[in-house]
Amino acid sequence: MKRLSKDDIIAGAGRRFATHGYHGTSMRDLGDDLGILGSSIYAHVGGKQELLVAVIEGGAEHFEASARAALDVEGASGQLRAFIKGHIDVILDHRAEARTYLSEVGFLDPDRRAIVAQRRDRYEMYLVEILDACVLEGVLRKDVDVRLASIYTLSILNLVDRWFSESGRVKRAELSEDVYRFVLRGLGGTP
Amino acid sequence: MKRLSKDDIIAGAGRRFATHGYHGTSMRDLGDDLGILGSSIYAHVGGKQELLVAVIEGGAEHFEASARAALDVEGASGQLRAFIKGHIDVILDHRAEARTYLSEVGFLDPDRRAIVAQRRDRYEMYLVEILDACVLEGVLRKDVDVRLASIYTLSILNLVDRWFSESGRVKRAELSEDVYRFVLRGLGGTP
DNA sequence: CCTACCGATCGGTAGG
DNA sequence: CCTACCGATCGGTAGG
Repeated sequence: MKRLSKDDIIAGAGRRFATHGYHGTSMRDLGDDLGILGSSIYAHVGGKQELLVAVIEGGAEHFEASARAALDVEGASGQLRAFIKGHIDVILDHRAEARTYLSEVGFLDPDRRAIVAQRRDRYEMYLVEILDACVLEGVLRKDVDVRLASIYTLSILNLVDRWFSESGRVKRAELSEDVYRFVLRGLGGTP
Repeated sequence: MKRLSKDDIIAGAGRRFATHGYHGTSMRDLGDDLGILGSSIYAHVGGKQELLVAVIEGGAEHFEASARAALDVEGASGQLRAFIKGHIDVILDHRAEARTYLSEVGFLDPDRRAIVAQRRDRYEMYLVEILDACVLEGVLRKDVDVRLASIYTLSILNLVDRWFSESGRVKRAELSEDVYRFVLRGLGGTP
């Protein structure tokens, strides 16, 4: 039973927020999970909202790192494939952070929420750019509505953790490939 | 300022739950929205959890009615199209109920949550059957993983209210058509 | 549907 | 990180 670090507290908060929601989590709940008192959490962080901010910004960084890596891949269709695989990997490797990032943004204080919204828009723009490049390279139909396509793709990706099980019939790598094929075909490409 | 009906209370609860979440909503908040005291709500309903149940079951019924109507359409691809259009219409015509149904199920008491989960599975099975029929009629590729396909489709549909605006660039009917084409092509069909 | 409340729990603090 | 609290708010009730 060694002392907890600030990161331990944030990780614990992420798990609770992901399963019970921000407003469904009390500082005492959180303390119970961590084996300390609720009031002891204030030795590490300023308050509950600060924990939400830390969890969500951690989630945002994972997604952004993944998108940057995807842009380094050669060829537009390879980038699309890497973007999809990267997003799924982030969601499944950081389920709690990712779920909180995706579901609890609305409970951020208005200022912080606006900043996170901007970061999400920027992330979506990465995908839009990749799809644009796919159209340009002739991988996708010229009449594709790239904005809608990016929303469809992110919708599929963002809900993956709600149903996917690592021990299920479909393996993670197969899922990434299948989503890639589905999106590519959906936009008029041939894998 | 006439007296409120039970349905008024449930509708108000739906709106609050959809925007602030179940745990982010107090009975006093709800009363404020309705112009009465929080404690006055207990004249109409047994408690907060009962309101959540009512909103969510109302949402479930809308989706199920839409699915049944889709199954009445002639031809598998027509059914798929009707299912998609119907789902989008339910979401946009009953935003608060639908959003609560989709996001707050986890806060239902365990027994009720299990029942709702069953209803959701049944709804998904409607789509699986339609997709199976599409494969059988040769509208879709024979090697399609219909389970995954239904999940992808519902993922796109379930997040529509998060970004769609009635006053936006894309109109509702266009969206339904575009999603239909995207899904059909994604599964190897040609619209 | 309001008045007047209840015990429980909330986020958070002072001091160690 | 605990002890010992604080005022505020929570879901809910009795009685009208």
